[in-house]
This record gives sequence, C-alpha cells and structure tokens, in this order.
Amino acid sequence: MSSKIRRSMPLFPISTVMKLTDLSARQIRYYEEHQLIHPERTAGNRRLFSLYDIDRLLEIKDLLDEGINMAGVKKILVREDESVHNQLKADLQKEKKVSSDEEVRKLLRKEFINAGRFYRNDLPPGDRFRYFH
DNA sequence: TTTCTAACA
DNA sequence: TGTTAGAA
Repeated sequence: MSSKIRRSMPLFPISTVMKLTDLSARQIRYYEEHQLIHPERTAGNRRLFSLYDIDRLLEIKDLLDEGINMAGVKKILVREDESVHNQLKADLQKEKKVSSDEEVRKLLRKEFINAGRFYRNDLPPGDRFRYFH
C-alpha cells in the first residue's frame, strides 16, 4: 500500500512532465481541464504531478495515438477508475472491513490522502473523495 | 526564469 | 493544438 502512496506523491513540475511524456504544456493542461488528471498545486498555484499522473498522461497519449477521441479516452479511463475502485472494494469486503461504497471512500480518505486516482483537488473539500462519475 | 490563465491576425 | 500577452 505504501507504493501507491509514493506513486501519488506530488513531485514534478510541468517542465519535467513535458520531457517525460513528450506532451506539450498546452496538451497537459488541456487534459486536466477535461478531468483526465488531477495534479496537485503548490501554494503558488504551480502544478505538481505524481507518478500516477505521469502514467495517466502516457495512457492518454497512447489512446489518442490509436485514434480515440477525448470522449472515448475519458470513458476508458473512467472505466479503469471504477475497476480500481471495485477491486479495492472487493478486497476490503473479503477482509470484512467494509461493505458500502461510502465505507470504501471513508477508508480511502484515511489511507490515501491525496492518492492520485481517488483524490480530486478540483472539488469542494467535502466532495474530494467522490469517484469519477 | 518558469509557470499560470485567457484568448486568438 | 499552437502561440502569445501579462501576471505571479
């Protein structure tokens, strides 16, 4: 579980992400506008990307290269997010720790503060742990 | 210097 | 998607 936390740690400025993904700053910001990634922000409003964000950008790039449009990419990534959520829920239920989606979110809030795919800093504080769709 | 937002001869 | 202006 600690690996997930490390992968979600906000570390890189956009210049580094541009080099790692070979995407333009415009493209990276555009994908954020479309809710495909949710990079953290510094006190000075600069974006800080995690390894999860980098992975997602690479996935987005691959899907786009395959000819899939934004709407399609969004659907695919949302499905993946839901899959991750359901897998986590299944694991937790197996351990008899929780059962409802609400309980899954509650536990996530406790264990993955700022965890990449589950935390949305673009929503009001009380709604930040809702899942995508 | 780098990054941000907003906007478009 | 690129590019640029003006601000931070």
